Amino acid sequence: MIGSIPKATAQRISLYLRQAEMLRDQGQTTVASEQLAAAFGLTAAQVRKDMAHFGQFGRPGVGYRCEELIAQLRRILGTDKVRSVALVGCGNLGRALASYQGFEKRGFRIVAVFDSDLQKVGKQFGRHIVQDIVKLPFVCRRDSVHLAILAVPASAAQDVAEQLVRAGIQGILNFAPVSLEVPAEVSVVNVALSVELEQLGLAVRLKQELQHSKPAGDERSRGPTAG
Amino acid sequence: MIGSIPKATAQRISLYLRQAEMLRDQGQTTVASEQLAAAFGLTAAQVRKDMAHFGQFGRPGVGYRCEELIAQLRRILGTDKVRSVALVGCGNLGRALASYQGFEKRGFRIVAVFDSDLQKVGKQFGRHIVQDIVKLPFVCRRDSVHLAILAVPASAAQDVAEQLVRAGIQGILNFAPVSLEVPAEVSVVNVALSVELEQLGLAVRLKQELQHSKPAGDERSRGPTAG
DNA sequence: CTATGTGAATCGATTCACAGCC
DNA sequence: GGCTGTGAATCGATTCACATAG
Repeated sequence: MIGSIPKATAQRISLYLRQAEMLRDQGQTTVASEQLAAAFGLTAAQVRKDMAHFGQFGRPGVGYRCEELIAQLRRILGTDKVRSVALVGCGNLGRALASYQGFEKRGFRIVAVFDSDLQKVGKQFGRHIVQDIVKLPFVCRRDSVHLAILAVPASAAQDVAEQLVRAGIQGILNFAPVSLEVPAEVSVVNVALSVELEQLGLAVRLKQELQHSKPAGDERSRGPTAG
Repeated sequence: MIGSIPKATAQRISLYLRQAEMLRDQGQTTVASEQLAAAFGLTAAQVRKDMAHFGQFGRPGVGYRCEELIAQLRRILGTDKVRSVALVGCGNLGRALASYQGFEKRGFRIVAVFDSDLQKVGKQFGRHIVQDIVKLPFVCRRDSVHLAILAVPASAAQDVAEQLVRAGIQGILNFAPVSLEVPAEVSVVNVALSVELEQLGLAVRLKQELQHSKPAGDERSRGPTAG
């Protein structure tokens, strides 16, 4: 059912949702495929194909109703209900993530913060008190936590990931620059900050190489210009 | 020349580099396609195709020489020389990014930190002193800064991005959850933290849907299990 | 007349299978 | 024997073009 959504489409759902919410907040009640496409450097046809996978709720001559679209996309992402998340690792990055407002706004709630460093356990951390990581299984079961954010040093990442798995976590958002080895039934999404920066550097180089041949126009573009 | 590298391949270069460096540090002198593939959930054939784009320096019966591979990948990414980066925005996230060691390790050096909030200007910030954002054009030109990390609130992002463009920045790593509108000659890579979390949630849902049908084995996997 | 939904065509990326080299 | 490099085949995603609905 939602499993039939192509991978490429799935990766765009979040973008459509964000844009639809933005337009709704600006007072629009409907949005055309053309308009969604422009925001991310896609084509209108591509957007319509994607939408068709979610069921057909576009009105020819009008577009998609923002509210309907938002509700539908949230249902697919599973963020129509608030989901609990555990944060592991209280370094600089962990601190920033713990206080990041964006997660709450989009249906995720950090319900507990852990660290394996006993020096940090018991300390206040935003609105949380840092807990010993051995409490993880108990808390995850008690509070139905299925997702975890892993913000520990690379050297500790694999070990902590295994503790997360044993605690029953089903998905790990991994900020450590290592590839985690986990059982097949656990999902991992890697956010490698320096990889993103490398991709940016490469995109800049490629663009310059291109513009050596064809002299540039002056158009404005939007969306990831780096692929 | 490097422009002929397919998009999909380009996105894997950083991963190969990371893995090659890790294996080298563990004492390996060569690495086989099979081994690189396993680390990220790819196939060996795919890795070999990718490598072929970088020029043929694999040895049949042996594999790829780690040092050679690392040097080549760094050259393509442009991180064989250290590149200067400006950081704009000194909130929680900016603070974490400023002190993030991973950037330095991979050839990027944050040479200046800016904020538009005059309360913050002049304050110490890691090893940097926060500068007024109006100094940006001067500093970028003086220090040949072509890349910037944008870690300001969503409401300020577009405005600051335009200042970056006017200052001569060619690439923006954007942490604000908005799609920036920039001239075509400027590259943008978006890192949307809540989008990543949404993708993780979706991946978990999809995996469960699958496992309702086919009962699971006990294999271990690596690499992004979320596409 | 405007904008969706969709088959058909195109494009690109992955997988297969094997010849050639160490 | 082991592993690369690569054409051929397959698979998936994007683009095109148009019939259809409001």
